Amino acid sequence: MTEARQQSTSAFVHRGSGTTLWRQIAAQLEQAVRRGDYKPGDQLPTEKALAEEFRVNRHTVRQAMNALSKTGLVSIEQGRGMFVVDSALDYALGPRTRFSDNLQSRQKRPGRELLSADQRHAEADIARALAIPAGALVWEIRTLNRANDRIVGLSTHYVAVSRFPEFADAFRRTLSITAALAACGLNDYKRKTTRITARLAPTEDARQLGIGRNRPVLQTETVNIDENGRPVEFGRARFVADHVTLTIDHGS
Amino acid sequence: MTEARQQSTSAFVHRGSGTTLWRQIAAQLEQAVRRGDYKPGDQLPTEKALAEEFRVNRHTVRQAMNALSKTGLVSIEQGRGMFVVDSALDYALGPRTRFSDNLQSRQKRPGRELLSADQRHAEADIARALAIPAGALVWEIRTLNRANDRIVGLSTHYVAVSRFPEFADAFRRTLSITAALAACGLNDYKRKTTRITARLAPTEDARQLGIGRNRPVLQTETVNIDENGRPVEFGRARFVADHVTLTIDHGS
DNA sequence: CTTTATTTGTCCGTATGTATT
DNA sequence: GAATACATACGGACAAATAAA
Repeated sequence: MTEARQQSTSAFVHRGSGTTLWRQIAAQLEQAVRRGDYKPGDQLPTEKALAEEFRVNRHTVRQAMNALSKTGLVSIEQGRGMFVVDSALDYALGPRTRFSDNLQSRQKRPGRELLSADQRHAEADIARALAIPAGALVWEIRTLNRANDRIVGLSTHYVAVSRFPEFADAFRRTLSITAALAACGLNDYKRKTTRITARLAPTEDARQLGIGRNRPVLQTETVNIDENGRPVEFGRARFVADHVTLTIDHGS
Repeated sequence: MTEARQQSTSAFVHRGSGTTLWRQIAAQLEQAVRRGDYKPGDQLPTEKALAEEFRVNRHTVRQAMNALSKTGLVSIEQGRGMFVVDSALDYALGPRTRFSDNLQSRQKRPGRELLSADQRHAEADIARALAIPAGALVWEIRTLNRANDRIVGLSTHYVAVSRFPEFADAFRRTLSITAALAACGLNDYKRKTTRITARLAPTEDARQLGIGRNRPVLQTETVNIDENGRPVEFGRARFVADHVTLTIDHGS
């Protein structure tokens, strides 16, 4: 959106060159995107700005943009603007998928920032998921999760203090649920159930995720169990819906 | 509705705290519902009772309740009272789950309304999912889905015309994907993959779902395959996020 | 909550060049 | 060549959706 970037894309169209104006515009914008002048998720200049830049009518720009949106290169949202489509992060949901595995297998660099690690008294729903008495002490670990430096979600993990008294310290050192549980003597666990809902981002989440208050978030609630089937961890994650697709491979 | 339960919810609002009174009330009642103090179908205290409990004017309670009814958490019925709306529909995602099974196993009455059944040329993504050439003819079946008369979602199904020429007729008669495929000679199929995203309802979907344009929808894309692993059906469903929770049981 | 500004969507009309019949 | 249809390009006005104040 800087003028420098605008000028770097040779914003010239040639009338009577055999190619229609809107095709020339579409081709130049596509090139600009592929060259990286506009990165995934970036907002493109407005129709008005592009029309002035290319010295054409707004309708001509619209024709070019409609063509680009049909190929899936850009998305057009009324009232918001035009954006370079952002290939959403595929986040696999399976019995044995881990956060870091999920990203590394897709050549994304995972990043986890510890927001808080406190003891709390379990609410009814968390106690039920962990099969412990309501009000029992649990560790509440909140993290901010990134993929290639882009914020993709917030996670809150609950683990019973009585069973894993050193969990918070272990997580602080390792920043990994798997490693922290291992440090507490649990070598294997797997997902039992996952519940998925969507909602508009609560104000506090929106702030931390760096998104608008009226952008949707995908919320997952997972229960992890040990080899004896006993619940060991309850996790509630909120993903930026615009950046994440949950995928399930039903297998065999 | 017992007084004991009322008192267990800390019924305090703070004036001049930056948050409006009605938002505080709405938040506390929402928490009480999510915590299970009021269960689906329960009648909430009357406006008068809530106003006394929170020490605010009745109109302030009304504003809070109107907000909650807009989100679909409670329903307000003149002359009767205010009620917690039926629990969000749990929709199970598994290799062999069917729409009607899903609902009947939960004592919900499924309803399906055929919106359209046309032949179209497959877009790139649909063609890829069905493993057919782009542009090949497919049936596009669009339905509106209800549970106990409440609209829960919209579905769009795609099936190759070349392989199932009579599919649309069969679906018109049976209103069932399973039955229609059976009528075309396919006796068994199962889900291969599911992709889940969330977004704000597109205008047209919002109209048909009877929700606001800025309510979130959960979108699932599923590929169903036959016993030889060949894709037979591609489905894209949009659920009213406020009324539906997707659940996965990772099994064994 | 309402109001205001921004941005895209739709519709009206006009004109021009290029194929097709 | 004449008539027709179609795509392109421009200009303007208003509607609809969004976001911020």
